[in-house]
Amino acid sequence: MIGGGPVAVTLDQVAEAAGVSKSTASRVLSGSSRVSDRTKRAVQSAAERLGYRPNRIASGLRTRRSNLVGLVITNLVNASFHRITEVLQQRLDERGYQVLLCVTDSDPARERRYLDMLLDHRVDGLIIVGTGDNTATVRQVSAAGIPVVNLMRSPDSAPGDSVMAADRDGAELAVRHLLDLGHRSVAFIGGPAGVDSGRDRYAGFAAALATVGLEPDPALCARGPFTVPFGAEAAMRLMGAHNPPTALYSANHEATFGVLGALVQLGVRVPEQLSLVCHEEAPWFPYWHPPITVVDNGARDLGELAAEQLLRRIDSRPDNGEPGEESVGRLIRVGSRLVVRDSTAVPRRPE
Amino acid sequence: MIGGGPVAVTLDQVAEAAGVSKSTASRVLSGSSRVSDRTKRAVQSAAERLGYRPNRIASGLRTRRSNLVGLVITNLVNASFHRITEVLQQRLDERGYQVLLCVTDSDPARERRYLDMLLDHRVDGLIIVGTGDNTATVRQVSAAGIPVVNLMRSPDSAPGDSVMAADRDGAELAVRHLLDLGHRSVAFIGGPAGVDSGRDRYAGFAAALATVGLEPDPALCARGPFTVPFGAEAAMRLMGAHNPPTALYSANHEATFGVLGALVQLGVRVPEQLSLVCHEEAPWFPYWHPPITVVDNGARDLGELAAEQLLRRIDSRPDNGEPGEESVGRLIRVGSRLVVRDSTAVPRRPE
DNA sequence: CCACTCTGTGGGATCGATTGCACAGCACCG
DNA sequence: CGGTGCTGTGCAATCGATCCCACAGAGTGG
Repeated sequence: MIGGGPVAVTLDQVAEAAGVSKSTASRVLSGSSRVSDRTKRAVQSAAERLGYRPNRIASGLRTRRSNLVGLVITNLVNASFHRITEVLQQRLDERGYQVLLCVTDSDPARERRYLDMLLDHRVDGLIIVGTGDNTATVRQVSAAGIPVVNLMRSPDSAPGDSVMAADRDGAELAVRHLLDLGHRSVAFIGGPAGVDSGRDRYAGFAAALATVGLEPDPALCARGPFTVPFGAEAAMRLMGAHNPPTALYSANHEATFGVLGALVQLGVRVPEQLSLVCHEEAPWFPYWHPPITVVDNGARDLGELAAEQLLRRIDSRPDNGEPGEESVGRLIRVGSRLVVRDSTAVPRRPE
Repeated sequence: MIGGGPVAVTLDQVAEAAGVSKSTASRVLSGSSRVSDRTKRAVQSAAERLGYRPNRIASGLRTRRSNLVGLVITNLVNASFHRITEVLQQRLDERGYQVLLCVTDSDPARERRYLDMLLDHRVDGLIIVGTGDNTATVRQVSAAGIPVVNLMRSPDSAPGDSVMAADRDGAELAVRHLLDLGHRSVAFIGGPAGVDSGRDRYAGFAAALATVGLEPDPALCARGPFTVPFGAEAAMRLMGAHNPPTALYSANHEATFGVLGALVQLGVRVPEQLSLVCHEEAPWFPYWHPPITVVDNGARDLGELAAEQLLRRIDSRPDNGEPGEESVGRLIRVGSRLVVRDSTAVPRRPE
């Protein structure tokens, strides 16, 4: 038999072809130890010639490292999440780790099953955008010595480190911008208070108002689900009122789509009749008419920093079987940035 | 030592706790063979009590199955791709397979590295949206006995099965719709001819025109990259011309964003001045003003069928090390569907 | 009562790598 | 010249499961 069928080439075969022992072949191919140049070349050429590919499963069994990282995420649709996922995957890959993707759809039962499964696969790390309903299981993962990084979730509610956007600051920045332009009638469309980001963005909104001695006007605040129709309805209602606001802060990515549709439908001119700021960037906002002022919550950086932090923890993990420090979870905040475009302007003088 | 530190419980320990041999414990926990009820219960309760989690790495080494499937994809941003990825992951998970996510960003070198890596991890299957530059490597994967399913890529250009959208038919459907409404000046904005989907959608566009004795008018056709700015520019140019079209077919998801922005900017009223059809659905199209007529290319089904086809191949794979049939790649077309909303109407009578 | 089948269980090889330990050979030093 | 240290290599144990084979004991038929 000559040609290489489905049966893979093993280290033994390489070693034999190179006329050395398995140990030596291993040493050459996984780097590490002292080997003479002549042997090194012999093994490398044999490996090359036979088309040898190391079996990571076997290697993983021995070294107790899978080179796999679990990514448990609620969805991929939200603009931030797919951006974060891409960046994460790339950064981890650069350091030799691969991503096991698990989409929970915010279902705690699915999330739980995934966590167990990842444990079975002996992942070297876990990055999770959690539902919040499985802290016990996550703690179990953490207790098994697997570093955990939470994304967009406070470390109070879960074991491990956290990487979060500065939601409150970002919202405050956006609303301050509107106030600085001279607006005093600022509306809010955002998510429910039950979610970290929903709560924080509202808090930022309120905080900004407070700096000029205002309070949120319930008639100008719409809080509801992260959906397009909700955004559309809310915008219709707010703008159709007797005394519509001169500015609008839309806190939620999905809802923003609805808002924009509604504004087109109502024929509201932006920024002449309404100044608009949206939280979270989208690829087409810069090209919209008018280009839209946004709060960039740093999705790229979120991914970047989460990967970095996880790798740090993996590297500093004790090789022995120590119970593992149970060190306090670290919270990393990613700064938000206001990107001023043309959808915001000074309010039209009341005639 | 009592508490279970990071050191995982092994099958040996479960067996000992249950007072049986490792073999028996294995039989109980992986189902299969005849075991007495009493023993079964003993083992199960021991496993439960000790919090035993099977080590898939060890199991994979022995059984030569990793329960991992590689997903190599150009990006996650495109609406179709993240939808496809979600569905794929879910379907594969239901059958016990996990997804190793690899985003290539259309870089052949990255793609190649990923393919090698997936080979090292001994994935049980591969689903790939390929760049087209690594057919040799993909063939190698296939030759290693790993089933391959191509997504959105013709099976001519790559080994393995293919699942594709009916791009040509979908485009034809859309343009026929415009023609049926009475339009005769139909513009085309789409991707370059070098990409399967770009070529096919253009072909569908031309085919529809041919049914009423027309040919594509070069002055009404814009072909370029899959970008927002390109769509915006193209729409500006087309609609700013002396004799603008009465209908527009936008073949590409990214470009469509640009088109919509441009139309708002120009103040073009849809559908009064321009009927608009877009290829590929987006979550907010139904809520836009007006709701947008689209060709739904069946992204969900693409994911669904790709997963299904891969699982079929995995199941029917010979357990022995046979070179593996080299069976002809099968092509599965997913039907496209026209969703008529309010962005298309009969053309305004020329005054 | 013997041969035979069938059920349930254990022993131990095996998957393919990594790695601790031993050791041969050589150089160097006092 | 004997001891010491260093380099390069091989042997064999090991990771944690699966599964082939052997075998004990119960049941069955002639």
